[in-house]
Amino acid sequence: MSHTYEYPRPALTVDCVVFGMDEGDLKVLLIQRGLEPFVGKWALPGGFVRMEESLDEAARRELEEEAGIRPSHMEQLYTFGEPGRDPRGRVVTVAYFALVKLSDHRVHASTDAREAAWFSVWDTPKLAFDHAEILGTALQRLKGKVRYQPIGFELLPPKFTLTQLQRLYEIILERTLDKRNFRKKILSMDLLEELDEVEQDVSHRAARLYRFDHKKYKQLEKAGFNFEL
Amino acid sequence: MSHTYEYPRPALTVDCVVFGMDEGDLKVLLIQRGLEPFVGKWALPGGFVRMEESLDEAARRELEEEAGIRPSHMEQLYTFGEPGRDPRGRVVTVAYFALVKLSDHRVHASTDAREAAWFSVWDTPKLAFDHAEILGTALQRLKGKVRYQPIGFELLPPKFTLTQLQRLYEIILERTLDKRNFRKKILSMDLLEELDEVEQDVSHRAARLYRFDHKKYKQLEKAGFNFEL
DNA sequence: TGACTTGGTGTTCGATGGACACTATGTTGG
DNA sequence: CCAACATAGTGTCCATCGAACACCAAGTCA
Repeated sequence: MSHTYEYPRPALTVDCVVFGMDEGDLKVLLIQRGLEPFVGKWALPGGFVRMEESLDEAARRELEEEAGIRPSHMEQLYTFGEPGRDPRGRVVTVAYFALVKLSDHRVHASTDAREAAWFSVWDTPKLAFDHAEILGTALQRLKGKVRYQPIGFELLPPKFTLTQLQRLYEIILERTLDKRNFRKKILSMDLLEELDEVEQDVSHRAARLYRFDHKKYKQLEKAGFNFEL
Repeated sequence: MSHTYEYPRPALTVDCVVFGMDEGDLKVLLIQRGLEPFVGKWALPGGFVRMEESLDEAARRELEEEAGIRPSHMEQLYTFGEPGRDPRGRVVTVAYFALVKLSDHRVHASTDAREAAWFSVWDTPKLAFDHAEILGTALQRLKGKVRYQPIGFELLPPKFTLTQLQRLYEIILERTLDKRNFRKKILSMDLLEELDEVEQDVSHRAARLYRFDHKKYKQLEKAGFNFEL
């Protein structure tokens, strides 16, 4: 069955930039393409938007289908619609930005027929379409947003050490932070729950574990509090 | 002539939220619809994206066509694609956010057949489609961005007084600012050129005029300077 | 010329951000 | 068991910034 319109229409897709943090490395999820164009090339996961689903739903569905992933944070990033960006014709893509806890997703490397894999964001293969530009935009967004919203926690396991948290910020912001100042600041916000547990299986003094208190954050946010680091 | 595709496609439009500042009131440009659906209702200017133009181009074209306006600042805002947002069927719209100097655009009220007019953003008529939501998103964006990027100047005439500038910020941020602190801060950035001119036609002491120095801002920006108010 | 209207100007104080170094605790290997 | 190692954890000082705050100056108008 085919569909006919009075005027030509661009095709509409979603593409997702999914970030994960892997022990000192910021990773992005890529899919090896199984179809033309760019067969065999790596690309962002994504696909066509269906008529009955919202854009957000489309993005979630594609991630689930192509990589078995359900991100803990997802937001719309930007819409890319340059006429020449897809060799098949006019394709406009709504890009999404997502964060996952890699601890939840290490297993599923390739659920679908296509290969899915995590790459260091600083060292990706050449990407299909304009996906390198989309990735760049997503990195900018991550860098800009991580300081004003507590989204960094979505990249860590539920229980984490302050050093892990600091490393995360250092990696994303691409600069070193002072340990004492960092701890002072983050603890003074009163958003971290100090647990009665410490790291396991480390060959040195174990660090205390903390948990991010989502509830408390929502409360403080309503009261006009602004996260800032 | 008609166009046929194997799979159904949403229609793609752009819609523009254009802000202007009118002596103590923040205005938004609206168009009275001449066609179904929502004939006679007010809506954001916008229309269908053509196959050979980029999204940005489409937004600029529609503004030019429907209101004879060429904004001094324009950026993509957000893409709205809920399946039910347009009664004609699936229509996805890429919303844009634009600022104009009303001093340049007071004349053209209705270039096209349709009526175009400026409304106070705090007191608009009921809008067609989900345009009220889009306007709300644009207002949030304006509020958030005006503090970190010198876009407020795009709403003022090229020469302005410090009081005008302060009023602008007060209106957008919806709070009063301290005169001395405001002036200290903005002047210390060294982005305003103090002119040898004063206001005309006021029935009290005339205020000095200033001009925003775009060149200097670009330089400072490259050097790592961050505008913040 | 006096009343009115808006323009224009500095200081103080508390809070915040950045620089900076040492002791504590647990592990490992000889 | 103890010495070496690795990372955890902690406080002070100073410069800067933001917030609060009030009066004189200049021009207009009746």
